[in-house]
Amino acid sequence: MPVTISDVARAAGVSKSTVSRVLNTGAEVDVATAARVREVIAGLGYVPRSGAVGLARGSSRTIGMFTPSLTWPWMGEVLQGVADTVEAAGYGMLLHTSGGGPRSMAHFTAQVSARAFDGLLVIVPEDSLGAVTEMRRRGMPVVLIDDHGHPRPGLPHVATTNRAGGAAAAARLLASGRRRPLVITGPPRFGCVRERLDGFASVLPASLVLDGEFTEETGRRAVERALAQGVAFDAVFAHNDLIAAGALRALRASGRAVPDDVAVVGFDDLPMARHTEPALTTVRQPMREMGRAAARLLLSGLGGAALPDEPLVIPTELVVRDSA
Amino acid sequence: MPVTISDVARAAGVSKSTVSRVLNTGAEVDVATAARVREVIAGLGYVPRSGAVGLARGSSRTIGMFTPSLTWPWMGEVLQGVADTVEAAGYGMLLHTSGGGPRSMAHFTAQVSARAFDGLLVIVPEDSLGAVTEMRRRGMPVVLIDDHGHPRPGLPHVATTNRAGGAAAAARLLASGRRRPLVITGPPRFGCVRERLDGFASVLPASLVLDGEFTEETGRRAVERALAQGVAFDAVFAHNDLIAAGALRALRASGRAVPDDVAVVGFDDLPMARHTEPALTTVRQPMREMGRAAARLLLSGLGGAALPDEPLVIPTELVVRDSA
DNA sequence: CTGAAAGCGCTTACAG
DNA sequence: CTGAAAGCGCTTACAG
Repeated sequence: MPVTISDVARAAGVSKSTVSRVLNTGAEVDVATAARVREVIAGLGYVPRSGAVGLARGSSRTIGMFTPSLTWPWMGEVLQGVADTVEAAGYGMLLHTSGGGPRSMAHFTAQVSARAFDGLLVIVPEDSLGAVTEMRRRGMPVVLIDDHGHPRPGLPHVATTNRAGGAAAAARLLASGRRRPLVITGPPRFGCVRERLDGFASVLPASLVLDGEFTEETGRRAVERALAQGVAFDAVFAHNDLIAAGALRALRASGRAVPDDVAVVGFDDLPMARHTEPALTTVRQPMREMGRAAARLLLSGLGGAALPDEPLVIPTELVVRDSA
Repeated sequence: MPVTISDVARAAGVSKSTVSRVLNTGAEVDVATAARVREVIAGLGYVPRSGAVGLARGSSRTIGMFTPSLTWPWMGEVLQGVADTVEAAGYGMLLHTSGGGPRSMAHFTAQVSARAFDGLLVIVPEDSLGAVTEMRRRGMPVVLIDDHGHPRPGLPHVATTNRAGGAAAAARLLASGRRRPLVITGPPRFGCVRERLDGFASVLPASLVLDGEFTEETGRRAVERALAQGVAFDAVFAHNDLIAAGALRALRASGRAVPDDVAVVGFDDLPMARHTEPALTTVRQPMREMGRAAARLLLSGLGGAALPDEPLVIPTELVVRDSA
């Protein structure tokens, strides 16, 4: 039922080779013949079966995207950046999650072996780095999107400036006269936590550092604890916006005015950062740009370019709103 | 370099047919032979090339997912529901956006014609319904995920209970003694807006209905206007959580206490609903469940089942927090 | 139970 | 400039 290259060839009175040529190379075909073939193609609405093309050419014009979760607040931004870039290049994007546990991981590895895609984009998962390294070793082009600031020797990746971001937050607080910041971080095992901490401390020494998860609850609890302990602080640097939102809530509950009594700076610039009370000043992570850059890098690799050993770094940016 | 079915056949001393049989049907193969073949497969780490299998079988074991945007707040939930279901069935998921304008739309239609996937899941886009209908007419199995409450004759789709959701919001307000609700809606052209309005009015007549976009600004402006006009209201029913967030902000700015002076109910149950001040009571849209149901429906269709004409409806649920 | 052969729908040297 | 043929890596009747 669906029209094939043979139908086109027959209708145009040429061979399949010729149809294929006008479809692909374009050159080395008589102008008049090519025009006729193109007419037939348009008339019949012929589109080559991507599976057949892939088999014949040995590539699928598809990239894989592998992510631990699709529901993280900034994931949509990354995906949009990747999708835009990949689609503009005429590639498809096969999406996978590791969220389903070992079973989904197995399904994914099988797809890799099945060469369902030409290259792979990975949001660094905490646990599957080994599997990813192995895929790369077997010849699958891989680019990581690193949100955790871990060194990835031998794996091309795009990262952001966690250190500079921390420093920018500190500079902002310093400029408004703050001297005793409370810093609330995510899990210390993450490289990004250490980098943000370092950058911050290089500008403004922290009065107190509390760590926890990247959650609102961590922010609320940390502020409550600091308050209960009688720690004096005039600012909060939260390692992400959820923590910042929790901190804001605890501060308001305790009657502190933001930013007058305590200034607050977050990290990420999630959409919700506009809607906190007051609107959150935060260090923007360029997630969409990182997605775009990673996709571009991978596509250039598929095009034959050597993938760089150095991480591609997209800078953070301080977004000033009302909380600091 | 990558191992093929011929390599396996040679190593096991059987024909490709036999290898294929143990891989697929499993039956009609001598137990000992099958065991030997399986050993070789494991030893060589053989995985059939999905492109070749697809070509030979005429199907790709992949579904397409088409969405207007990846950055909508609830999109991650839908995608996660789809991904979980599809992966569990051993299918891949090819993701496309129409966000890139006519160009990305063209790229997508081409993929459809290229039979890059066996079936299609679509988040109803405002403008591309025609294209989708056409794809269906040409034999592509399609299931819509309808967030806008439009009737879709002839297109299988999953929807939610906008009407019942509106009624539940009204019932909640009524139960706490509210009698003069301000209703702030999204664009009236959307079916969901009318349904939510209907459901609400069937329980509690609105004092005033203002429409706008599904944005925080609409919520803020609407409340400010109502206040400026001196309209008396003791409750707000916002047609989504962003509008509700804007309403909360404007109420606070005007010194109204929530819920004491004015109770507020939203719609969606975005993650941010937990973080508003006070935490938002809202009507939950079951986006992940809708994604799951749509995927299941499509997969059963690919399995040969007839796709239902009736929409598959997943109910909303009132989530009670502090704002009402 | 098993193999040889044809076929899926393309691309790409190889001849001419 | 163009066509016949082989090949991409599988599956699946068809014989036996």
